[in-house]
Amino acid sequence: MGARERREREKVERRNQILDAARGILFNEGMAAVSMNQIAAAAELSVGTLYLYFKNKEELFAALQQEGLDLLEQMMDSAFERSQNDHERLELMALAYLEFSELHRKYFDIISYFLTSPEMMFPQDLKVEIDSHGDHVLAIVGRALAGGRELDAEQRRSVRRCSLVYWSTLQGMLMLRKLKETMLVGEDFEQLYRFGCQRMICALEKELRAIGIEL
Amino acid sequence: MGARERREREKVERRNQILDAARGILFNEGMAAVSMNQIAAAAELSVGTLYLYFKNKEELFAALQQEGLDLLEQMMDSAFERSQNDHERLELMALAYLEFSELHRKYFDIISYFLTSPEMMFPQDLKVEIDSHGDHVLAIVGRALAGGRELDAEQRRSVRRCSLVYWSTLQGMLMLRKLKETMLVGEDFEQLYRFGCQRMICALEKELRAIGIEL
Amino acid sequence: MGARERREREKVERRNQILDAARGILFNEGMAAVSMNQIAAAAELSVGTLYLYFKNKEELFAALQQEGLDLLEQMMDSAFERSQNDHERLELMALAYLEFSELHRKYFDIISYFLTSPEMMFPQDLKVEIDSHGDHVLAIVGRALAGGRELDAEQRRSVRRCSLVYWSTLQGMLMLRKLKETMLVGEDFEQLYRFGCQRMICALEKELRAIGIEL
Amino acid sequence: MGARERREREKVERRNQILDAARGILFNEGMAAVSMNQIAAAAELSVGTLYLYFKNKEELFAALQQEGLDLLEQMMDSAFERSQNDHERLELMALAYLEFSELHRKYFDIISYFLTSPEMMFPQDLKVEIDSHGDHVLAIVGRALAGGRELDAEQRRSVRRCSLVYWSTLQGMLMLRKLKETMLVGEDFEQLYRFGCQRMICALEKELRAIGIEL
DNA sequence: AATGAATGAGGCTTCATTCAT
DNA sequence: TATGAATGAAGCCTCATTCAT
Repeated sequence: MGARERREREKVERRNQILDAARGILFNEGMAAVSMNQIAAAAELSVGTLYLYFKNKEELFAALQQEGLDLLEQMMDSAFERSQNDHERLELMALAYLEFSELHRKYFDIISYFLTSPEMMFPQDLKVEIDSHGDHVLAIVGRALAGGRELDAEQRRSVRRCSLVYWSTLQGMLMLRKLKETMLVGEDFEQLYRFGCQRMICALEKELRAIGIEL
Repeated sequence: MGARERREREKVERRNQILDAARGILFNEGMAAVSMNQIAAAAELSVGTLYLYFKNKEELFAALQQEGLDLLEQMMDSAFERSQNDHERLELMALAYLEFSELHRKYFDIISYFLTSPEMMFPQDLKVEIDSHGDHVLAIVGRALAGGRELDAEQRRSVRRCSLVYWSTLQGMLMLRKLKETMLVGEDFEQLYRFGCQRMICALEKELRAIGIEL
Repeated sequence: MGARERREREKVERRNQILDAARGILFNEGMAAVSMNQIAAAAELSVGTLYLYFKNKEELFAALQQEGLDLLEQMMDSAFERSQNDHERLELMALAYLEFSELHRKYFDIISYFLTSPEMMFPQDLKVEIDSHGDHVLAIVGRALAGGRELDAEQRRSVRRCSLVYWSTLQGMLMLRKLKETMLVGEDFEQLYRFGCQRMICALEKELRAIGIEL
Repeated sequence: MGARERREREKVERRNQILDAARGILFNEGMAAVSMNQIAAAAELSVGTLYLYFKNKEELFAALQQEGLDLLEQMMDSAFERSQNDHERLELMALAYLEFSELHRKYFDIISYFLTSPEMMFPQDLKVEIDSHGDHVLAIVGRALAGGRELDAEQRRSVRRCSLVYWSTLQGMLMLRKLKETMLVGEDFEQLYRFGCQRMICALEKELRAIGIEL
């Protein structure tokens, strides 16, 4: 019987309806403006219903962050596919992250926010869930670094570390943009970003070469 | 007459009394717990008094951030002095930042928080004030990169950019620690951090060498 | 099903419960004493609930003013019905306003207050709402002046203007009472009021006669 | 010795300095914005000093109201002098009040405010003081009505009452202006005002004629 | 499954006034 | 006479969450 399926489908729809509303407010009015009541109103649902689909506000936000990470993953994946060689791959990825941070600024903000904000510590289970999405992103970086080669355990560890370093460099530099109008006055941000990425890419290339991965 | 001076001194003390209280709560209970009422209670002052010393909550928080930046500046300065050569200097600085982020975790959190949080946007004048403190930190990095040499305008620009890149790399990697229990499982964070710094140092050294600055 | 209806009814009741409380405080303790917290306490509701029924303090006050205007409307209507002829009608109305200002002094105060107070400016939409109630009152005056006749457009305009003038005269004189103990010492206020009304009635009668309305 | 005189003079100056500041804020930012601290700041004096010159906020405001009444008195006086005959005199006075309410809107607001606001009841002594200023204004109206004649006691009483009625009519009508954008839409306020005044003048003329005062 | 009224603590900020200097 | 730091109650309003329906 289709009733069950329909029920299932409606549930997913409802959930999206809520996320749509939350995203809408978040993007239009900023983080501080997002209250459960507002989301409910925007979603044309009752407050109570929100709590049927999300245990609390945190979970709802976490879902948004996951959306963001998924979006980022897509963009990086596409950058991965578009590129001709390993070196370019890494560069295009950096640019993809830059583009993401510009095009989907709010998503980037959410990601950064949860990465920094000391109190918005998700409960353990949520963190795991979120980080699995983060892992996907990292995995792409790793694939770019590995360049399709078969790796032994040692090499995989190295690649993993390089991925982490690379990603955090990007993240750190993108956060600089907040200072565009003060500490960065007189600098071309994009140029600076590209410069930093390239330096790091070179450094990591050397590193990888040392363990037998030639990009 | 000393009356006037005493008054002045007391005013400074009172201000510190408030900041002490705010810091205390912030460090014990986390960012979300810091409310003006709480601070007043902790400082054993009336709420109104707080507003004699800080125009609003934002300014109070900004003062805390400046404290943090100043503390960081000291630690980096000390690292600067302790080190034997340019290369070591940069490494010790990275370690100083790491140490700062461990020893003065909350201060690090504040700095990161304000660097990321999209809503806690300070009004322009405050930002300028804060960033002047950030500039101090950056200047130390710059001095380490310049290695005491006289620089021409072109070189100064390069050094400035390298400082920015170096600092943001450190910042980005330190923020990784948040993921220690998820994405970083199985990694030794400190080792990873050192690794990343060194890679970036090498890269920047090469860069500087290209413009005639030999570390 | 009655559940929905009951809900609706309860909502109206709750709203009245709040207005009752507000009115009570207003009448017992004066305008300055009416705070949202006080109202909530008096209504035995939580503050938050108040905001479910009134967007803010202004709207709540506006509702009170409307109550007042409605009450006044009733009293004037009744005066209208009680009177034998057009001339008496206008006089009884003036007396009705006087009586209103004595019997429901606080309501009169509210009306006057919002009519004068430069800051308690309601937002446009509220003003319109309020004034529609004021229009009712004015319409009664207009009916009294028209004396049941069919009027052409020109006459209607004239009647409207006379109504406005008449009403504002009454209002102006009633406000005099505030000066009872200073500038009005030695005067019989009611007599003075009646005197003023009559003078104005005569004047307006003549005016209306000139445009073919014979009272 | 002049020291005493100088002291006296300075005292008056200081007082004016305070009133200037208060007036300035009142006019620029509206009634609600005037706080003692603000006044002190604007006057470049300390808060404490304000309380040396005015017992409390009420007294300070009362002084402003008196200023307003004095200003009004001047304007009406000038209207009085300018006019050719008794009838015109009364009309010019009404226009003077209208002009006052437009030119010195804030003063008009203060006057109206204190005339209406139920809580801003001045303590008895202040009221007397204020009303003596009001009496001046009323006296001018009275003089206009009397037309320079010698009056017996009975006539004086009548004139006094007519003055009160006339003034309150003006006041009542001027307050209408608040409704300009709602209940008065489509009306020319000034025309309406003139119309009302003239009607009242005619009515009062007849009244005065009855007691032997021919305007 | 869905509703939505109710909660009430807590948020930030202002203010008239006092009083020790 | 003048100062101005200090008070602290009170102001308005928001919010995540619950629970009876």
